[in-house]
Amino acid sequence: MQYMSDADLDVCPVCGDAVSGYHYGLLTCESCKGFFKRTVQNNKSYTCSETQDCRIDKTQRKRCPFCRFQKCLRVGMRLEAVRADRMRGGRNRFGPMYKRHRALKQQKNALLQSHGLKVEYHATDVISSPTRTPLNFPNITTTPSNTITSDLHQQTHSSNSFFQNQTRYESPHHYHVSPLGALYSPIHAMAVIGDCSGISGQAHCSGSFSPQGSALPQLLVEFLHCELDELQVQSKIIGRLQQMQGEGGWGGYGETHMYLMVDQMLFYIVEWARGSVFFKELKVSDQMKLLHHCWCDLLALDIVSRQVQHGRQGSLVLVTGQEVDLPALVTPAGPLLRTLVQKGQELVEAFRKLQVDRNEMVCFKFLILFNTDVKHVENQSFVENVKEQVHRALLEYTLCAFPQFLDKFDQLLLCLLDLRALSTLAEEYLCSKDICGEVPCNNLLNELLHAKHHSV
DNA sequence: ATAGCCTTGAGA
DNA sequence: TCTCAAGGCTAT
Repeated sequence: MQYMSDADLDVCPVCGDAVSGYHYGLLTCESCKGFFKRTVQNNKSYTCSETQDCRIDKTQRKRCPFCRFQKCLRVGMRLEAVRADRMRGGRNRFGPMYKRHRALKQQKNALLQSHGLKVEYHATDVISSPTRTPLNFPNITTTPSNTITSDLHQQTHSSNSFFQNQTRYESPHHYHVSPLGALYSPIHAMAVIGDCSGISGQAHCSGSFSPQGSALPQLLVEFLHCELDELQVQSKIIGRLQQMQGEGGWGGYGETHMYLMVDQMLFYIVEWARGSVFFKELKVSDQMKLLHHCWCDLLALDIVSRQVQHGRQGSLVLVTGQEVDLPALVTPAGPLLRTLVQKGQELVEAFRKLQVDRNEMVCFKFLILFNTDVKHVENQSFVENVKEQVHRALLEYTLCAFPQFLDKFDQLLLCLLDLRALSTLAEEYLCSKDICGEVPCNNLLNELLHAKHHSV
């Protein structure tokens, strides 16, 4: 295989063995190529003696041809590339596709290197490959007691703490088998990406071919699975706010209402983090340190992304769906709030101009959460590792989904810096307010505001 | 049946 | 002429 230069580092998406070149639509190993050819040429039919979800790896690939063939199809091997006339040599119609995929890979690797990221086999191997375990999963011990408690939320959500009662995977091998099976799932990717208007020229939009690089990175699929249901969160927050207004007599839509709402938003931000892939593997103490550091960034991103998605010029869309007139909000406000609103509007515009999509927003959340600048985190290497994986997945996604927009990744990272600046401003604003005087002291907003200033 | 190596031949 | 992804061959 002297001619393999860019593929020799890859692993077969079916079994994890070394790739020998492009075969039937994508980079696979020699044995899966042969297996696929035999199966199609001889019109074989197999049956599975288990539950049709056998794990296929290098050592077990012979065990269940049924599941192996299913996996071949799932990762995108093309039946039509097996020639009915058995003609040898020459080229088929996939040739140009292979070439494009090669160029894309090269481009990706160059960009990865320029960003100081290691060039890996696949951006998504880390989750699915049975042959490698680049992620250092911490050994989870019994959950220590938390310090974040809130009577308000205890009552509301019948949990005595945000960080207790987490169910965790004890096995460090949990992620070796992806819940979705394949390294890439073009079908799933299509469903998530939706229409193809923003992905001009992409192979998987033509409906004819899906080389592995053009589907949604598996990591992103995992992230999307962690998302909370937006409408459900909205209705829960509306319900809780109505309940509190009834109880405490905080009527109207003044500042108090805003703080209560922010408090509720924070509750769901913490809930999202707690249930999220990677984060839930961390020790509670590390989870707290990370959240204490980034809650306001996440809050700012949540607000900004809502404006990008639903907002109109001159108004602020709240998590409850209500619209607030911005001039009415700003006119009586102090200079800090005015700046905050102005910077926020600028960021919303920047996001719109960049056409930041939902997938990229989700990556942002994980980049914010897994901040390597947070001090005294016990499992720092884990945080670094996750951050690098998110970077890689985001880069891969932007290159595949927006090939005409080569520096989108860089632009996105710059946006993230602006978001952090906005968040700092927002936190400053919140600190300047006597929130305790406005709302009951026992709230998450207060807790997080104080936690940051008492720690370090 | 599997999988590593060999041969073929259209297109760059 | 060279490349490299098809199909073919064969020991295990």
